[in-house]
Amino acid sequence: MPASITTARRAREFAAREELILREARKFLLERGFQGWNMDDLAKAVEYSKGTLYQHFESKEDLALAVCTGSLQQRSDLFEKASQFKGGTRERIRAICCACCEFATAQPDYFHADMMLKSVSFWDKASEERREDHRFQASRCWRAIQQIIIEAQAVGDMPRDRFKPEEVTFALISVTVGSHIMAMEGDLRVMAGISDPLIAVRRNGDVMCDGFGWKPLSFEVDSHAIDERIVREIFPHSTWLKAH
Amino acid sequence: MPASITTARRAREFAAREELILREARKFLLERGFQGWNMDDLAKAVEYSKGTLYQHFESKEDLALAVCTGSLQQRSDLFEKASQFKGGTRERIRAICCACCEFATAQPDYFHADMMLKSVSFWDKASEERREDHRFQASRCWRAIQQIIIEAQAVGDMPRDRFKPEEVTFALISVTVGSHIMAMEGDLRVMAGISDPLIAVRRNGDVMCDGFGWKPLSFEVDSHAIDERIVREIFPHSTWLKAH
DNA sequence: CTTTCAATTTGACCATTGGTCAAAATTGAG
DNA sequence: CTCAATTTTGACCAATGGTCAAATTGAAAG
Repeated sequence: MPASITTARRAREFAAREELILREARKFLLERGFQGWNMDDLAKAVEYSKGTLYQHFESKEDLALAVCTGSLQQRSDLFEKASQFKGGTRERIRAICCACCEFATAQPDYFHADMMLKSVSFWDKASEERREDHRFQASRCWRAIQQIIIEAQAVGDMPRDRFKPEEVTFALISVTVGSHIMAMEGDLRVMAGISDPLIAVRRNGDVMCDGFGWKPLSFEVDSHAIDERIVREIFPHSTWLKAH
Repeated sequence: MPASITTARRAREFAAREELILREARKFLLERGFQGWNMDDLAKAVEYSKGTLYQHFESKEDLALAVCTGSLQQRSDLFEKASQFKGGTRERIRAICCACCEFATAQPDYFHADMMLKSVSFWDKASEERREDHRFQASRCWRAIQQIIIEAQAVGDMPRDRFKPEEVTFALISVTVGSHIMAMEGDLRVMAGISDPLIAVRRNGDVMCDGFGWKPLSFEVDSHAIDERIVREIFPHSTWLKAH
């Protein structure tokens, strides 16, 4: 009897259902925050019982982590695409900043959700497998950036005597994430007089790179023209780059 | 009859009890995260009934926000103290970075808690009064930094043609907070080869200031010597500044 | 077609916990 | 001491994350 055929179909169905659950959970999580929905609502939304949800995810936290990891994977994909941009090292790191903007447009509330993961009690309640997935996706983002920095130092675009590549990578990730979080906050945006948060994110990235002495410095080039080329070549469907 | 005397005493007792509750709640929140404790535990810990807790705070979220605002107030105090440091503008902004380190040492898990506040469903559940308190304390931090930047541009330490003061302030807050959050994360710290997170925070702040062309640039001075003077003069009891 | 049996799905049920409120306890003036 | 006003209490409620015995499904065998 073709038990293996049945098994294969089952596996497919199982995976499809997991996708469905993740899709609905993502909506809930991003729209309402972790506390703003419950597993009964979700079960109703996907038209399966609660028990079935728990066959896929061992806790609500586990599910939320899986949702976040899905988003992070999308982010990593964009980063890797951006790191392939044809141009100087400084243009490629700018492409990474543009990837951030592209991602922020697609998933504007990702960072709120991601910050929640850092709570002491949260991470513990997810399965080790899902935590490992998340770490892996995070490391992809890290490597996409690190790679460009190593090259920048190798070709002499950035001084190599003062900073190790990983210190630069750490700084760029910090400023990018920090800018996103801060730009999300209404009050701060008002105080900072920020009309377009994504411009502020790219500007902060630029200033940081300037601080590392990464040539050509931001005021020596036409950043907007570079953005236009990046968007044209790798994010053709993007909507976030405003006219000059 | 001296009703007013009784009233005054009552008010004092009420305030003292609120302090007690906040103190215990702070321990719980920072050690275990928002989900890691419940109101019954807290009631037991402060030796009052749950009902009494709810006379002070309208929800668990309201209480958690009050705890965070208390920490933020301490942060603002340190910032304002640092901004008074006698020295050039660049030294004073360095003093602010040292204030960050001082604060991070005293309340290492503050940012985890603060990030939680940004959840959609969280902020809504706190009272308007407490939200206003939080906004006020946040604005004190903002002003302490902004003030130094305005002066830096006025005295010519920083070019004034490329950036508005509030853009610089926003960038510095972003990089500081971002660095803290990232440095807290174990995996990232390993990848970045960071042994002392607080050094990384100060370094990132320095690089950002360099990027803004803020004179004297970080590699033109002896940062460690400056840190030592800052610590000696305004944080004499600090423990975080390692020997060179 | 019917029976059988393993695998899957279900939702009633449980334990925990944030929040409420009527009753009990305390306070202080007369 | 009495009595009314205020404060404190903890039993109780509703919501919800999580479980598991029972029901359902579906494929293979007869």
